[in-house]
Amino acid sequence: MSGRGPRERMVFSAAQLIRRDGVGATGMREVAAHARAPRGSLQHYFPGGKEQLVNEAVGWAGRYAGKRVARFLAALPEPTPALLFAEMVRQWTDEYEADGFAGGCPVAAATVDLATSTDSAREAASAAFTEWTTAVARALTDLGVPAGRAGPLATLMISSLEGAILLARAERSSRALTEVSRELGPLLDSAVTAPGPGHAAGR
Amino acid sequence: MSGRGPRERMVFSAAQLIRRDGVGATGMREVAAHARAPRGSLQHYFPGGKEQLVNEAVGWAGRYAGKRVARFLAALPEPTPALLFAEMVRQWTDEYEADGFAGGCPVAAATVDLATSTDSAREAASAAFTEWTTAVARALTDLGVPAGRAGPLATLMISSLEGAILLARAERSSRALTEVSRELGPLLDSAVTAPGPGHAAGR
DNA sequence: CCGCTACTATGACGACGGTCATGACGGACA
DNA sequence: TGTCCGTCATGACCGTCGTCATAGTAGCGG
Repeated sequence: MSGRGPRERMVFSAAQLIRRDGVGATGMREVAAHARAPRGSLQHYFPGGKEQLVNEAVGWAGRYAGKRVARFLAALPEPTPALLFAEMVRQWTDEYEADGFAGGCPVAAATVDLATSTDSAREAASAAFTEWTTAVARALTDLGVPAGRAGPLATLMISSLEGAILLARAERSSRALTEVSRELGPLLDSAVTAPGPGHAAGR
Repeated sequence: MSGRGPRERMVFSAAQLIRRDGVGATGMREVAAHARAPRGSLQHYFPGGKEQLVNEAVGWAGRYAGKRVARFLAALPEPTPALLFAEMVRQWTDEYEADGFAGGCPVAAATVDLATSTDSAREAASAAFTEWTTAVARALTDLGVPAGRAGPLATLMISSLEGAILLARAERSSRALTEVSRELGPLLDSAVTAPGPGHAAGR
């Protein structure tokens, strides 16, 4: 777990702490201690200060989420959009049942704490979300979802997942996550063969 | 705007600042200044300190969101679940197009910054979400959604909305909000007459 | 041994936050 | 008038945080 260099470990630790405590409540000294890295390395590897560290952590999280999607797809014997989403959700329910509801999504945490940094934090979060979304959209098209619907459906999946994570953490229950997965499943699978949008009210 | 007493103004201002900057980045002095209230009133009205103030702000937000649902329903000439959700989304797109993407949901902000306070903050956020969810679920049943689906669908609506708010703020675009509304609409309306779950893969 | 570079170590500074202590104002009421 | 109490006003304390400055160590080519 965690890359070999101290630098990578610090980025990884930053992402972990941010996703648990938020950006503002995560201190640089804390990151160094968590990564078992010397405090002096902070200003050496991250001359841009906390902003740079947070941005790299967010970017790392986006890349991680994107890669994870492809791995989910490969692991499923008979992949469908609903099963992919169920797998994405399961990643969270598993963690919550194993380690408690301590952590959320680091990108979401960075988005909420926009005021702390300049626009660069927002851009990093936006890039992370787009990376994740395009990965999901690509997976959907691979599963037979028409190109026009893959993007919006990917956005819907990630939005629902992020929101359900919030609810789950607040109520300390995976209920929201499982319900969202169950309710969204049929809609996602119904988009595979359907040529146009929805069923009736296209608008 | 804002109640008459200084106390209510402070709770309201706290909610506004929290939803913009997050819990950690919002200072007590800042809240007092924003509410045009004397700093000395903080320790008088909120002897429980910041924790109490934040919890009351979160509770206020939950109550506000719940009432808002009923008002949306009443304002719609021919209400359907999809139209209700579209109205909930529109509240955010309108604000974002008018005032910029400055603010998010205060309850989400409080949920992300769990570490700052004890469990009471989490309970306040949970209560706020529950209040909001039950209001939406009640509206859905009024619109003809079977009792068994109203709760999960309400959770899905709020999850998607919260997540889309995150995406919208990150990319400074209402795209995610409108796409989620459009994609979720048919599913919501299809639940009105359908007795069982989804269309095919019930489980 | 020198100089150079990458990395580590540590202390200090300035700013800000939440909280507390203390006191002042201003009606209400006897 | 004197006293009480809700409200407001400030200044101080103490901790933490991000950042900077400075110095130390380790390895290496010359």
